[in-house]
Amino acid sequence: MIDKNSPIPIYYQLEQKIKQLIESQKFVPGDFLPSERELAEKYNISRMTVRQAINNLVTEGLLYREKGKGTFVCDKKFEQDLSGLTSFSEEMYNRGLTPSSQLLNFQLIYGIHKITSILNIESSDLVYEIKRIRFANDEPVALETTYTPQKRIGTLDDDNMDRSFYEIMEKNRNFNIAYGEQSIEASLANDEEIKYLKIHKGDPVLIIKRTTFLQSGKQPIEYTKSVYRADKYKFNIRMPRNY
Amino acid sequence: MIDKNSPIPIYYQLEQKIKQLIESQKFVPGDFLPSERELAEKYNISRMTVRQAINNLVTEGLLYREKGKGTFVCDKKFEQDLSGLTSFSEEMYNRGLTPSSQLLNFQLIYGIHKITSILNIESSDLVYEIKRIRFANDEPVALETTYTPQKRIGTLDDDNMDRSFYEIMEKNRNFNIAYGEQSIEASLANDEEIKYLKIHKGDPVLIIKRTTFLQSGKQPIEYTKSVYRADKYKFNIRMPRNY
DNA sequence: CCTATCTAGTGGTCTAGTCCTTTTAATGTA
DNA sequence: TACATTAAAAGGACTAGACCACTAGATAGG
Repeated sequence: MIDKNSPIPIYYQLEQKIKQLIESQKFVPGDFLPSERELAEKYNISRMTVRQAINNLVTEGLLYREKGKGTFVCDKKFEQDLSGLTSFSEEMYNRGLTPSSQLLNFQLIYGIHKITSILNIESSDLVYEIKRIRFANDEPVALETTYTPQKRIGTLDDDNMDRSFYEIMEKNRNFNIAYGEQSIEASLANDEEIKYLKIHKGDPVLIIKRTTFLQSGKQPIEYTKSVYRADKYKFNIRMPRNY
Repeated sequence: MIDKNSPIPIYYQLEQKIKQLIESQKFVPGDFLPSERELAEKYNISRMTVRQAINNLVTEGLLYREKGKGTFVCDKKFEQDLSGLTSFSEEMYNRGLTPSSQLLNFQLIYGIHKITSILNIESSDLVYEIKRIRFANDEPVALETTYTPQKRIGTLDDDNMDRSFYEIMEKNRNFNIAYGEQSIEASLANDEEIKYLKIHKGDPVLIIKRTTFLQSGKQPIEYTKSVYRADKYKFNIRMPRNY
């Protein structure tokens, strides 16, 4: 069972044991584990040691706790590869997937320094903040927050936000998108991302920050921060050699 | 300082305190924190409570521990421009950093299906496999594995592998690199990456897979898989709109 | 001068408790 | 019946120790 004299730490032995039980379907997702006190007594070890083992599995995303209730088994990840680097909606259509959105937040804000400096506007200028969950075939793949200045984009409604933002800009407003500047980094999901993307603590995410510029002048028309599920997203880029 | 009667947990108060000290540059990256025992004595709390605070900051990627040495502050990210196809060495020079490499593996292989199909060669063709740790100012930032077919690149030595691969191709061989295809994805580090990049279990990494093509024809000249530390690396891309 | 050993200090692991808050269900009461 | 109270059980926070393994620098011996 558990060898207290082994050089392998007890908490690690317990971690492996619980992992095995999950893999062999002894513990089904949603099921709860024996309580920390039970496990401690059963294996004749300290509760703190049990907690260390469970903590690690929580960080790995296999388990989660609920105070007063117990410790539960998370359910499995599913995998799917996507690619591309244009607008989300376009890219999804190109791949034969159905894009959709859920609007979380749509409001006019102002005075946020980080945003006003990126968009190169006055701190008193009104900015639309649009936060959406992006779905591909009804599966959440990204959490997207867009900032666009009202004085450049005009008036927006909150009821056509499930359409492509680029489409709105190009077809409806006749804007010409010139280029975009993007940065890509990887991180671990925060609590909000975990919640909306239905992922787990410790899961990696890709963070893409994009500023889009119009042909007419060098004024940015929008700034978007997108957080993608790393298990579902992958970016492909083809680029020429610069000399 | 730390309010033991506050409803806010002590470990959380300590976390915030350490974060502040890092942000206000009281702790410089690379610096080590007071030892766990010192912190415990200073704030008159248990060492286990100190450990809980530090554990969380380690998970967040702000700190890392080294057994027998101490707890240290992580440093900020490097950035790489992906708007053109540049090599690691070039990119580091552009940023005023000193690139270096440590050769882990240099050998001729053949018959690996994944490689032969990417490079579009026969399964009997010999391929150089070059695995290197990449350093910027003596800090490991990436683990890179390059595959290049002998029949296209010619004979390579294992003693000039600390130089730029592109430099070898372009200056010494007079090859003309036309373009590259890259994919970017995020994942969690595996054991090998943890070991060589000096990172920790559960840390995110960026994986860039690149195939480089020559001007002469559409034959790939090399395929490289690079695994970057997500805490130190960030990619920037500027791209035109595709219609 | 070099090497082996010692030692102080670090994080790693572990114990056996205590007291707290939250959840849930059983119990009691109007 | 409906609602308040209570108690058991869960995880959360915390303590004051213990011993281990590893690191690095000081020290002693050849």
